Amino acid sequence: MTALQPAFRALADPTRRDILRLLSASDMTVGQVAGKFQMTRAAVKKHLVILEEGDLIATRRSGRETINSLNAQALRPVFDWIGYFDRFWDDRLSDLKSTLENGETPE
Amino acid sequence: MTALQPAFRALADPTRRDILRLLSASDMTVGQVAGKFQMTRAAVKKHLVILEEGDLIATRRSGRETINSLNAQALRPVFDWIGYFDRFWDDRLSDLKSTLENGETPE
DNA sequence: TTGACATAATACCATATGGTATCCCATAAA
DNA sequence: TTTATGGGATACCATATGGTATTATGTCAA
Repeated sequence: MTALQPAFRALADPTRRDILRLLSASDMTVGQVAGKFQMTRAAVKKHLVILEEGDLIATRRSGRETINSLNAQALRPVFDWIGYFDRFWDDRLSDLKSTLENGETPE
Repeated sequence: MTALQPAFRALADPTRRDILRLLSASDMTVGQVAGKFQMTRAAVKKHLVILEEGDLIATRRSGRETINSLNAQALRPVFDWIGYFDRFWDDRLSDLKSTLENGETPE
């Protein structure tokens, strides 16, 4: 069972979504991430913990630094959950997606 | 500017996500939705208000009933926001999506 | 070894959140 | 015209959330 809740929870805060965008460009230490925001490093750290709980980022220690990296894979279940509703906002991508999910071949 | 925040906020609660699923099957009155959960009608009503603030549902009055209906269109910006990261979890759908977004033709 | 520094951990605070209970209003039905 | 019923509004409560300040810890460098 993919635990959707921690991921959805993590995505609910705009600062955390911004952090994910940052990390999509490059891995960053806690200090580097904190440098991008006005709030204290402690506050940013809390956000990083919540992102980690949602499995949206991974951390590794390098000496006295902690490097945060994006784990985009964990966004997949969220993407799919929302994708369930794509049948209600029909467009070409949606049609293609359904086709692929049914194992059919696009014309 | 598409206000993502109210939608992301609305999606952060599991009860609200369940409500969206329910409404994807059929429109429902407040009482009908409340009948699907253990909590009080007032609690469900609060969730419906938050979903409305996220523009994820629409309501219309019919006599003394209020009918709630899904507005899946509002999920589109959320889907797209997450879709930005699809380049990091490569699979065939992802590749196709990129191709389409670039206006190219799938092979 | 000692000092500086990147983090982590903790305590604390104000506000948001998810829930209940209660009361009120409008409308359908007797 | 009552009465019951679907729904909205309000007050209240416990806990979660997003933030600060402060203290402690491990590691790099002089």
